[in-house]
Amino acid sequence: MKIEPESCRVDDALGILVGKWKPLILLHLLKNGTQRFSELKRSVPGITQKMLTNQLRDLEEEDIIERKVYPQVPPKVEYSITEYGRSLEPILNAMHEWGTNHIIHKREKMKKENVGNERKL
Amino acid sequence: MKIEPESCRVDDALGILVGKWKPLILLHLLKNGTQRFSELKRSVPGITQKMLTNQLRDLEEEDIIERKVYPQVPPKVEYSITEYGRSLEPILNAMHEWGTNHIIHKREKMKKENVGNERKL
DNA sequence: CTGCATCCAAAATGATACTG
DNA sequence: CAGTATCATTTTGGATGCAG
Repeated sequence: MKIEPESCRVDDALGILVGKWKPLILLHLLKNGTQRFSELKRSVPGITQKMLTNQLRDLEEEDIIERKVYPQVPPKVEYSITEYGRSLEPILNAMHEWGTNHIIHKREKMKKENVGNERKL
Repeated sequence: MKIEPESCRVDDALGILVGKWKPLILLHLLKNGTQRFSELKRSVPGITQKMLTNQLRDLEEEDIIERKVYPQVPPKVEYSITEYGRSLEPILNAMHEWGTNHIIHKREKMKKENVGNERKL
């Protein structure tokens, strides 16, 4: 399927992944399976409760993750990747791979630029 | 290569693509090859000069596109995808495909939910 | 334990005028 | 033609307190 600018759906996919914590949240759920809210919070250092809730809601809205509430006290809520959500895994892997290589690419590029600058001195 | 949360590079790739206009700009350059600033501006309806400049600078910074200035009056500046930048194409295609399917998925989901709601009446 | 509400700061985007 | 500069607006993220 060729992309035409008039009917580009890249942004639709991008929108799902964009958010400071979404990739990490998805990764933890993919790697560790079902997790409670508090487990996720511990798994993603630095995230606030508000942001975790927000990002989980976003992902739930798009049917990427599932939220299961146990009606008990104290509350218990479990999150997991949906079957459909797993279809994102290849893209996440591709981006991780590309990103890993990109870091190398940038380092190489900077090296060359530095050599160039030295020659100018 | 398996992604570990501690060494996730998805955000590095994501950062390149994120920006309201970047996917469209990349698509136009991939599809039409080298383009002048004004051609790009026409190709991306609604974008302002400022945003076009910003996003082009971002992409150039990451070595995804190349900027060639012709020192003449009036000025002429051409943009094109770098060889390295083309390595993003598979990811863009995958996201476009996923996004296209996601739109269908959401429509199906809404249909089901509506049926469910009708039953509740 | 889970999560909502409020208030605030920072970043991204947009409108507009100006320049070589 | 291809920008830059400035200011306004919108969006996103963060801190904190409260509640079932």
